[in-house]
Amino acid sequence: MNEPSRTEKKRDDILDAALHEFEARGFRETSMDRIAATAQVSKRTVYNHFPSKEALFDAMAAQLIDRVQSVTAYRYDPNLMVEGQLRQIGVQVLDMLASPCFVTLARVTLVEMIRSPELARKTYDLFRQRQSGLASWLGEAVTAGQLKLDDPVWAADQFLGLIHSFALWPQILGGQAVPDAAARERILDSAGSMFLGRYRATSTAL
Amino acid sequence: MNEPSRTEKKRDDILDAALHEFEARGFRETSMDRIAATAQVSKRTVYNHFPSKEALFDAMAAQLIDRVQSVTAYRYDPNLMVEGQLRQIGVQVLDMLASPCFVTLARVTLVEMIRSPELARKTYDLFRQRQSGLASWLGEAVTAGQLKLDDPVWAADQFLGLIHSFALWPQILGGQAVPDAAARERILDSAGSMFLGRYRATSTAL
DNA sequence: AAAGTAAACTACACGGTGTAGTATATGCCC
DNA sequence: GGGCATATACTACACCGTGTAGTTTACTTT
Repeated sequence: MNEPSRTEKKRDDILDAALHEFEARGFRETSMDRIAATAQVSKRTVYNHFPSKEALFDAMAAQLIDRVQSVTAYRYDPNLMVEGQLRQIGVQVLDMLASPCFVTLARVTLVEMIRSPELARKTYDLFRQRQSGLASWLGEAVTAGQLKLDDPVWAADQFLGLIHSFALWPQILGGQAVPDAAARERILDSAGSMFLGRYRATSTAL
Repeated sequence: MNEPSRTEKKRDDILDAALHEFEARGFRETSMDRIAATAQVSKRTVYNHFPSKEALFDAMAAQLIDRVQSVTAYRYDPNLMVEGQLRQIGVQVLDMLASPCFVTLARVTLVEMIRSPELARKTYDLFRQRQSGLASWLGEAVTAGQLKLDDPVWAADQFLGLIHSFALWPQILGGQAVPDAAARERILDSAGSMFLGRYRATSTAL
């Protein structure tokens, strides 16, 4: 469509540079001079676009959150097997956890937890959305008689916990690589079978 | 034994003040002047004990890690029920996660992840120790014919994940309170039943 | 196409502030 | 008295944010 003006390009360059610098060094350790240099832009231009370091950081974080946003509402489909649907949800979770934007956001957020509690809250909300979407799916599956459990929110946390143990914290804390296809299969299989082994409605129960 | 000399007491005061300041503000936002003031000690005294801010931070972190260290080796006892033993392990995990030292260490570590990857690694090691202790217990239980699973390390991560979902990340990221007795019961019950539902050796299998 | 114009950009200097770490002069306790 | 403590002042430096003079770019007008 309308190709980006020079000004918009500079703005994007600045945001991009800020992203890398903040991720690599954290807020306080990153200087505006350095961001300007990385973006190949004069410091004055940075300040023409963003009134302060704070504002730049916030704009960068908002952009990241925006990119990470994705569908978190799942509809229960009575015509499909519960295993397949749950697995599909797991796939979406893994996709989000594996996206570079998400990993970067998680790093930046964790590190600035103290300085910017509001940002920490927003990122945490991304998790909660996912969790409550899953919880309502679980509720529908219970209503449909496919699952047997009392507390969908609790169960959702359990399922996600079984995934995060392998596909979130090792990457964030341990610096491990995002799981490859084989690892993803294994994560999905093990989480699914454990979860359904506990909560699948049996013909005998009820 | 020998009661602490005045010098040692000052040293402890400084470490204690550093702990609180670093936890509340992070490394860069904390000034040596402020630490000295909080410890009710002159700045020169701080520098007499610790050659630099870095050294003070490291000493503080080392002290924290030291305090958090605890038993992570579990022996399988053939005379006891597997449920009870697993639950006992869960209790120890929850105790560690609930200790103020641990929560502080986790916060400080996350916040300084970038600046001090070495600390991140050490803290992560605390988890790995716990995990491998549990893994070897699981291996023994498998040998004893009480559990049926292929990969004890993987299963240990699953069990711990089922606990961390409720008793670690909500406290660190969401600012929630450490679980009370009732919540602990529920966490242990739900983790235990899900885990054993999947991995308990049945008479039919094998 | 040439000239004009407004907005954005650059380069650079500078004020102000925060703070790590040092130096000095003085006091207090074993 | 000697080692440790305090208080305070000082140095050195990094860095945020601003001001400004001059240049580039894009677009309009003639």
